[in-house]
Amino acid sequence: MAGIIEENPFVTDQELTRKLRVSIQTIRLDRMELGIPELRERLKVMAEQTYDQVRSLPIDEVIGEVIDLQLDRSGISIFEIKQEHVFSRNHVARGHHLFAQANSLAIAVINEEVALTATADIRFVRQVHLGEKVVAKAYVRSVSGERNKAKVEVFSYVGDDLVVHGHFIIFRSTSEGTVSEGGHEDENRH
Amino acid sequence: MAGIIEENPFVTDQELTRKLRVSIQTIRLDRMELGIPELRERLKVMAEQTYDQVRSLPIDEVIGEVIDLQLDRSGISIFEIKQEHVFSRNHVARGHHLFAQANSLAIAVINEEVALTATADIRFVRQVHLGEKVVAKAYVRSVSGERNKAKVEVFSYVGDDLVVHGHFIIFRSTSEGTVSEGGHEDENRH
DNA sequence: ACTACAATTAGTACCTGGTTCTAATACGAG
DNA sequence: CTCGTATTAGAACCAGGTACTAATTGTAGT
Repeated sequence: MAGIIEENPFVTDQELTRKLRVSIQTIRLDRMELGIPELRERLKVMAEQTYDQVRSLPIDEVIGEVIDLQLDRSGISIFEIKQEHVFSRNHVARGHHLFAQANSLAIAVINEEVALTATADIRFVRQVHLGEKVVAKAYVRSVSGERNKAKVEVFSYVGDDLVVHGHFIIFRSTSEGTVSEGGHEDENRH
Repeated sequence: MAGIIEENPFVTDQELTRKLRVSIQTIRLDRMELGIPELRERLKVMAEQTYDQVRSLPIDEVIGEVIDLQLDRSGISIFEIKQEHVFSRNHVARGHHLFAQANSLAIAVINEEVALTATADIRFVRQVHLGEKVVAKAYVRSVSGERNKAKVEVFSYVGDDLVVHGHFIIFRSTSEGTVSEGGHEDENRH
């Protein structure tokens, strides 16, 4: 039963009686047993998720969890590879998620209201698999005030293994025009 | 009233009577008038949104829609920048989505059972905004059979404007070991 | 002041999708 | 056959409504 509800959380107890050919009381007893809340409660929880998501969208503007940040110096973030980040056929992480973590961290580490990625140079050293935790370390290598750009180097590890190595050039200006990729108001400045 | 509900969609008619100091019938008449559904309906709609989001995740194993593909030669994909792809504060596309489109296309264009990104070199030429359609064009520049790797160059445009330019090195082998990023069974080979 | 009309409020019946509780029935093991 | 568990039935109750009818209040026009 848990499977059916998981697959279609919108199912009512009534509908379950028809699928499982048991009485509605059995459905409800089992649901109690399994700790599965009633339909409305399920909907409410899902609704709260979307609502939180919408409200907290700025939070995942950084992909991965930033656990250390020294502005204009270095930063560390952790990103766990889950089902939604891998190719289904071989459970290997899709490159753009690893890129996203590194890119987000490179932007977060820059001490500026709006920071934009200008170029990125990424080397995928080895595959990352489902369930692995990727620790990305970013180091600001140079900050050239006149030209408003910073070079950031990022190393991503799984345990001791280097999995990704990247160089980013980040524009620090708030001006629009020649560079791409969004600005960023980060979590570390309040 | 519409404002209160918009701000807190989880409010019941009862709670509204207390906030607006009118009877519950007035609340309900007004809600009818404004075409605002009852609490449970609102929750259900929100729940369906989250559910759709989760369900459609596997679909984007190739980011963007591939509209032309000549294996080992070139490919074109289109990717529309939607709300979920941009920074909320300035509506500029997050870099990793543009990367993802280019990377996906670079892999798709390789005529191999499993293709993996080894390195990527990306330049973000200009910002891409909400609602813009990004057309990525990939060209296979070299295919060195002995070393099992291919160089792919990708140009992404919005209209006539070049927005992203990237060089990818893709491993064509099925062997594991030194390269990262998942294999890929693409839509074009069945 | 009286009337007409809209807005507001009250009240009742009914609905869905449940919970909670008590009680009856079926079913298999010892 | 009896004990214990699983299943089913049934009734009362609840939240958060819809749908409908009717009374009350307010207010503007003449």
